[in-house]
Amino acid sequence: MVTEKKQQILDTALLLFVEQGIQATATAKIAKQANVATGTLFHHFSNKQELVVTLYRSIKDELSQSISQNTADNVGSSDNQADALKSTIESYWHQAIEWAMSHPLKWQFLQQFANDPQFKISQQQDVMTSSMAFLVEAIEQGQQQGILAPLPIPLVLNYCHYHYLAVTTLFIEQPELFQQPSYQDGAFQMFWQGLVAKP
Amino acid sequence: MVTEKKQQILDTALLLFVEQGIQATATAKIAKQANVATGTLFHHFSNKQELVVTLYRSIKDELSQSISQNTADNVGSSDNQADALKSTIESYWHQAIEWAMSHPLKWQFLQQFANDPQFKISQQQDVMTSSMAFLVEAIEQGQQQGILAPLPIPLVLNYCHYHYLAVTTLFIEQPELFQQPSYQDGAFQMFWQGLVAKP
Amino acid sequence: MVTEKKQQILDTALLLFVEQGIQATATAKIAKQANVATGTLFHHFSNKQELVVTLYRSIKDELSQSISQNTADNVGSSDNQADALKSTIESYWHQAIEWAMSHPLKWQFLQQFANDPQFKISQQQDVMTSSMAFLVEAIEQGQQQGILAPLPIPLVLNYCHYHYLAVTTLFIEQPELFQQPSYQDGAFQMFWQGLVAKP
Amino acid sequence: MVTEKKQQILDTALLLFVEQGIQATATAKIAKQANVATGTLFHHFSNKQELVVTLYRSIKDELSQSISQNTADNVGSSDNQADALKSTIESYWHQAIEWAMSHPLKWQFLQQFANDPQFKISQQQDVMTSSMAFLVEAIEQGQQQGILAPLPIPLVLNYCHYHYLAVTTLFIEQPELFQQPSYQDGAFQMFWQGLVAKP
DNA sequence: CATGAATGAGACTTCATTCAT
DNA sequence: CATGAATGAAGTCTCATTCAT
Repeated sequence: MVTEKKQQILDTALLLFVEQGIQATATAKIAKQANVATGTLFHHFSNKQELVVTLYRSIKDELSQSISQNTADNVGSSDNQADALKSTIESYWHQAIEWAMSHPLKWQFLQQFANDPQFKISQQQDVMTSSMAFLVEAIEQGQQQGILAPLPIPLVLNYCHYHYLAVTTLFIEQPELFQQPSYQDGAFQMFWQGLVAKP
Repeated sequence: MVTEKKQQILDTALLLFVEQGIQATATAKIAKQANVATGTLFHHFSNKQELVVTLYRSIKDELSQSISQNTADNVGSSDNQADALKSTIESYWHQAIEWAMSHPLKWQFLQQFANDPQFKISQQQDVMTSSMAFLVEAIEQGQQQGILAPLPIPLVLNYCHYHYLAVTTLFIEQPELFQQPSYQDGAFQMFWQGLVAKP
Repeated sequence: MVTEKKQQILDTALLLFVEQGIQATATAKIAKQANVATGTLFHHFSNKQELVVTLYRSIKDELSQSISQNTADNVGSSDNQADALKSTIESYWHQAIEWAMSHPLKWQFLQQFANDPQFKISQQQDVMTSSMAFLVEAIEQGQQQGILAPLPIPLVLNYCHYHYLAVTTLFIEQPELFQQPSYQDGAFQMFWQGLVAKP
Repeated sequence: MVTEKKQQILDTALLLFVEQGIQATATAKIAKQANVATGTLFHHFSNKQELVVTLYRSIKDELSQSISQNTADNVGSSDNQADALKSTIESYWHQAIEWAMSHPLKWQFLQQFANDPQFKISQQQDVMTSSMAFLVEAIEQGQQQGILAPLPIPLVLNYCHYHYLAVTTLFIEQPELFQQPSYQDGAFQMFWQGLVAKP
């Protein structure tokens, strides 16, 4: 459905936005580097803003799909309730990190978009939180079962979101750390320890 | 040492940058709202960039000083080593949150600056990490004593940084939560649980 | 190939540059007087400097062509070697003076450009010298035949260049002198006497 | 009479004007490099223009004096009228060249001033011509005696002026040529040949 | 669908000059 | 005499967007 040229524009925009920032990237430059005329860009997107938002939406959707799809089956069902929950959440966790590491440009764009004052939406409505309804369920369930600490949900979600940011940022900046088990496992361990109820 | 007008410019810049974003704020607007001629701004700062960086540095320094000064005495010395460390770190923690809550504009500017691609410096060299040498010491000591989990320092610092961001972002967006003990205490509890060694 | 508007800009620029000087002419004024938007000027020339240099090159080329074309046939072939050389050089000479007198604006711009410190290139690489390869040949030949004084070529070229400037400057400032044979002939006579070998 | 600071300003202005051009040199830069406050410059010169013109006048006077003083005695008085005139003019000639070579900065500034459209005065009123009343006398006398070609005085003066420019420009650009007798002597020979009456 | 010349508001920056100290 | 912070008009250049082809 999407024209070839339109896709070229989106791809180039992603690249340049991440390299130079959204505001600092001129539409003319995007068009030029995409081997397309200036007018063509505005033929497909009535605004620069529309281009940005379209790009954002497509990436956000891709991320949501990627996570929900790939974790559907993995949901572990151990004998122990606690272990089952932990493996479920760990599955989500790894899936999310995996996506970030295999799409670093898209991940960075998501970050930039979330922080751009022109598009600034409350962090509460951001991708990471909004597209993780399933996570909310898992957490609420865990709290009721006494496995997770009985803290306010917004606080916990916030914790999840930023912990995710912390880890992906670190790994994308220094990909070599991503390979070391001490980092991967340690990251989840810290995350999980923060969530669980004290004995 | 700093002229009155220069300070007016810095104050106004802080306000406008946070309201509209750094790039989106015209130097002419800053000058006008600071009741100063355009030329005056460039008399004190040769660049818009220099203005931004100067503002950043001054705020960063203020934050560093605020934390290191106010926590010097508070360092608890309980009988129990673990409790002593916990109270030390909690003291830093509260001090940092406190500063953010009483200087929300400055805190937001720090965030914007850190995320602006034009000024993007590796997150590793950012305020939160660079100005917290004392925190590194406390953590290393805690790990040697077996109180904290023996995880790589960069990972732990990253965890601290983002956890701090998580909490302050939440509290600044919704200040009413800052008043509720369940949030304040819960936030530190999650943070601390993530750090400590498993029994 | 050159758009209509682009040519309007070049024409207007030539006029204003000569009237007010290159530096003193604002790009906005050029655009306005050329009935073109500011942006249009920068659409065709990425810089003010590029506009200036483009104008320079086009005029320089025009001059070179004008001289080399129109003198090709005229080359006299008298019985006497000396007379032949003199008539050849006189042909160049008149052609060059003629061009200056019929394109006074362009000629003045060439002068301004050569003297503008911002564009200052060594006089040795200037139009008058660089585009007159044929003149060099004629002079070298004349020296070998003993018709012209055996002086260093760079010195002789310099002499030619400035003598040309002297005459055109005088004639353009006071065009009525250009009509008087005593001036036209006298000018060439002085020039020629300076070149020839003493008996 | 002239304050030390005032002289510093003039000296620095000369240097910067020649390096970067008159228009392109900001008054603030002159003041700074002269170790003087911005205001001080305008304390001594009400205008930038006045500074420029003052500098011009002082240099022009210096040149006039230098030539008229040093040639007073040299005026040769040979038996032969023609030889006497030649040696007189040659004396002026060498004196003028000498001055240019020993004050290249001042000489270049004179050139720049003469060519700056903002100060543009007809070339006829320029230093080289105006300050050489004695030269006019010598030439008129030479023509009456039949030694020099009977050409219009304005044309001859123009010839002198530009020939002088030709030689000094060449020598200042390539000072090594100034040392070679073939250049120095040749230059005067061409000049003189252009002036004399054909036998 | 695609093109790219054209637009003009507005951004950043420079600079001669003033004036209170 | 000397200072340098302050001024604001003016200059160069950018850029999202339009429109005739």
